[in-house]
Amino acid sequence: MVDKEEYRTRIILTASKIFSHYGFRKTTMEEISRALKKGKSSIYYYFGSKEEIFEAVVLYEANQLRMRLTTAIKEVESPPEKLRNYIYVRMKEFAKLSNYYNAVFDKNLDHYDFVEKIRSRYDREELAILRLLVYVGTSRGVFAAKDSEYTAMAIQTMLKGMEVPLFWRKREIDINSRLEAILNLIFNGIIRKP
Amino acid sequence: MVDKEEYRTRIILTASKIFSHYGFRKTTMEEISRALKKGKSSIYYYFGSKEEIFEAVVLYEANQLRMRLTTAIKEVESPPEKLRNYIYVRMKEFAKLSNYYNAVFDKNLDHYDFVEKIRSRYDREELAILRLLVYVGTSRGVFAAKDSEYTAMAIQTMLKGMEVPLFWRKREIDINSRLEAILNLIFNGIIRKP
DNA sequence: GAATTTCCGACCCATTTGTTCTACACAATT
DNA sequence: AATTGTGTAGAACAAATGGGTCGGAAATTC
Repeated sequence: MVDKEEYRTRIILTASKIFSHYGFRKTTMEEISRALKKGKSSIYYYFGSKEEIFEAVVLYEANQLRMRLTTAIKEVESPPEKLRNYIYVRMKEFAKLSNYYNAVFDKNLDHYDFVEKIRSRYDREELAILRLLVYVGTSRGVFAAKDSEYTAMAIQTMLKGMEVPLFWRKREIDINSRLEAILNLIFNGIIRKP
Repeated sequence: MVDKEEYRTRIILTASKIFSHYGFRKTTMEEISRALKKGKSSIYYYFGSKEEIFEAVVLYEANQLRMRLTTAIKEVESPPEKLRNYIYVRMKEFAKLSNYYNAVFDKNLDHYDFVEKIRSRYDREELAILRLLVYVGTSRGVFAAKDSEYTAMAIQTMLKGMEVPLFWRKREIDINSRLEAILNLIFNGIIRKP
C-alpha cells in the first residue's frame, strides 16, 4: 500500500526510458514489463492502460521540471541572478524535453492537446514566478518595471518564442549564445540605468 | 539498370539509419518505404525481403569498415605508425559498430551467426594485413619479429580481446587510454631495443 | 488459516506487418 | 503501333503482434 505508489513511480521511470528510445507507439507493454521483470498483466495492476502510463510519465516529467526550476531560483540571491538562472535552466530543460517528445511522438499526432493541457496549466505558475521575480527585483531597486504583471508576461512571451525553434527545427542551435543574447536584452531593457 | 544498383544503396543507407534507431524488429517496411517516398510494395522490386535488406546493410557496413582501415594504413609511412593507425581506427570503428548492433539486435538473437560469418571472413583479411605490416616493419629493421605470421596472429588476438568489453559491457570505457596501453605493450614487445 | 494484495499464464481480438499479386504508367525497342 | 521492359503502387491476405481481460496461483498481511 505504501509500496504501491513507489512501484508506480518505478514503472514510470522505466517506461519513460523506453518511450524516449522507441517512441510511444513502438514501445510495448511486454517490453515495459520485461524491463521490470514482471509479467505483462501485472502492470495492469498499477496502471489501467498504456496511455495511462504515458500520462503519468508526462506528469512526472512536468513535476521534475517544476522542481528543477524552483531550485534554480533558490540557488542564488539577487533577483537578476535568479532570473538568469531560471531562464538558463528553463532553456536547458526544454531542450531536453523537446528531444524527449520528438522521440516519443509519432510525427502526426493528436497527443499534442494533452501536452498542451499540461503546459497551459504550468503557464500560469510560470507567470506567477516571473511576476514575483520582477516584483522583488523592482522593490529592491535593481529592476525598474512599471507593472510587474505585464513585464512578466512580456518575458514569458520571449521565452516561448525561444521554444519554437527548439521544437520545430532539427538544426542544432547554439543555445548558449542565443541565451546570452536574450538575457542581455532582458537585462538591458529592465535594469535601472545608472 | 545503372540506376537500379544506385537505388539499392539508397535503400541500404536509409534502412541502416532506421535499423540503428529502432532495431531490426521494430523497423517496418512501411517506414523504410515512407522514408524513401515510395510505396511499400515498390521496395520489393529491389529486395526480396526485409532480411535481405538487412543483410545488404551489414555487408555494406563491413565494406565501409574495410575501406576505412586500408586508408588508415595508407595515411602514414612508417610501419609503427601504420600499425598504430590501424589499431586506432579499428577500435573507433568497432566502438561505433557495437553501438549499431546493440541497437539493431533484439537481445536474444540468432542473427549472431550471420554476423559471425561475415566476421570470420574478414578475420583472414585482417590477419594478412597485420602480417604484412609486421613483415615490412621487420625487414626495414624497425620491428624484430621472428615469425610475422604468428606475431600477426598474436596481435589479432589482443585486438579481439579488446572487442569483448565493447560488445558486452554497457559501461563507458575510456577507449583512448586503454588503446595507449595496448599500443605501448605491443610496441615495447616488438620494437627492437637499442 | 483466512483475507487481501500482488502477480501471472492463457486467452481474446483488433490491428499491424511482411509479402504477393495484379494492374497501371511510361520508355525504349521492334 | 505494338510489344517489351522497367518501375510503381494499391488491394488483398496470412501470420504475427500487441493491448487488454480474467481466473486463479503465490505471497503477504492480519
